[in-house]
Amino acid sequence: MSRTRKAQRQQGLVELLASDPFFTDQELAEHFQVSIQTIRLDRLELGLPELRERVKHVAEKAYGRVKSVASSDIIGDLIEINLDKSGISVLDTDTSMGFANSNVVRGHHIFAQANSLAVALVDAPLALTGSAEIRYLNPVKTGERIVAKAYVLQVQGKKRIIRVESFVRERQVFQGEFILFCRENITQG
Amino acid sequence: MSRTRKAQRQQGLVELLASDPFFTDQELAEHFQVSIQTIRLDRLELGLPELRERVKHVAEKAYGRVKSVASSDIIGDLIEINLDKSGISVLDTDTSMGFANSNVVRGHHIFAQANSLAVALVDAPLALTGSAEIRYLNPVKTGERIVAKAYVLQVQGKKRIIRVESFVRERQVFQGEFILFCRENITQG
DNA sequence: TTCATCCTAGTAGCTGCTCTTAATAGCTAG
DNA sequence: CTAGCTATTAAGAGCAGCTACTAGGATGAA
Repeated sequence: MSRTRKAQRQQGLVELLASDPFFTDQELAEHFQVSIQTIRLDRLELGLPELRERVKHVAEKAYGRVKSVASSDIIGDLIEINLDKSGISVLDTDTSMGFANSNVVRGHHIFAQANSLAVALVDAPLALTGSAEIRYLNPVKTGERIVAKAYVLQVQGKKRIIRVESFVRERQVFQGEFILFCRENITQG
Repeated sequence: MSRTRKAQRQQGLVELLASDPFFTDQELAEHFQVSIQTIRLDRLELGLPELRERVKHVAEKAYGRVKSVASSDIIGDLIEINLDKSGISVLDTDTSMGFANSNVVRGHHIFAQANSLAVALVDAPLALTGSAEIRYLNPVKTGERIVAKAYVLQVQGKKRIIRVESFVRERQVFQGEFILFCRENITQG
């Protein structure tokens, strides 16, 4: 009974905030007939940000502040690079990279960091991604710092196979294997 | 002289906040090289609301317009959606999405469009990408319009398998298979 | 000199949180 | 029956970004 109640309330909470982000914890507590603490626990479990963050996110979107995906060549900061061997980049996430109604970072930002690190690793004027197999292992919350490590596994002429693993502290959040091609035999970057 | 300074500052303040409402008093004080108190007096005299109120107003305005679909979470424009079935989105690329030294669109933009379309397809308040297998089939040049088509292949409880194919005119440029999870069993979005 | 204006400073209090620790009730498996 | 678990509530410290108020120093004009 009680686990049903909790699950129902949490689902209701997600839907309610998705439909209207302007509720305070106080109002939510009254709506669901529980204490403020319970609402805060729920938000914590569900990764739902506080009122001010939700409002800010809506406003930032309206203002076009949200980065769809940054336009610089490298997403994140390159802190180490060994051309055709290995490299590390760091990406500090922020609320603009999360979903509107939760503080979980959207996957394509994590992908973008990994992909651009892989591309940067290749010792060629132009490298393009041919294909990739990726896996998201753990959610990343906005504000967390993602460290991506990349290793070149194989070099075959114009083709490179690169493995990227991304971490938040000790927790692995992403892994991917990218197949890149250099120069003219373009597929995509 | 000093009345000029004050008048100038206040005019600058109004203009600055009109162009970007996201400054704190602290930041404004630094910008105008005065104390926080002066900024607060200025805001008081000019009837300018505090940061949180400004942000809230922007959010409330924006909220009236968008609402129905959380479509601004989508990279590209959603032009058709059939929840849990299929959807189409369009992304107009521009030079900011290309590599610095070539007019080829960077892969993560294409991925972002496909990924966010897949997420939007799922009929749940929160869906996250678990893994994906993707392939870049042809390069996209900056300025080209990418049309992404997505189909839900499988629904298994909280799991969805979604196929996305992206085209520039008749030319297919991308394909991907995404495995998404709804709500709690979070991996990544 | 005196006075008003401008600016700075400090304090108290507010809202809506976060983070931490702890206590309580109810259920469940050994 | 008891130990351990989950769900809930509570209490306290602290924070950001304010409002509102009081007070004092600096500057320029009369």
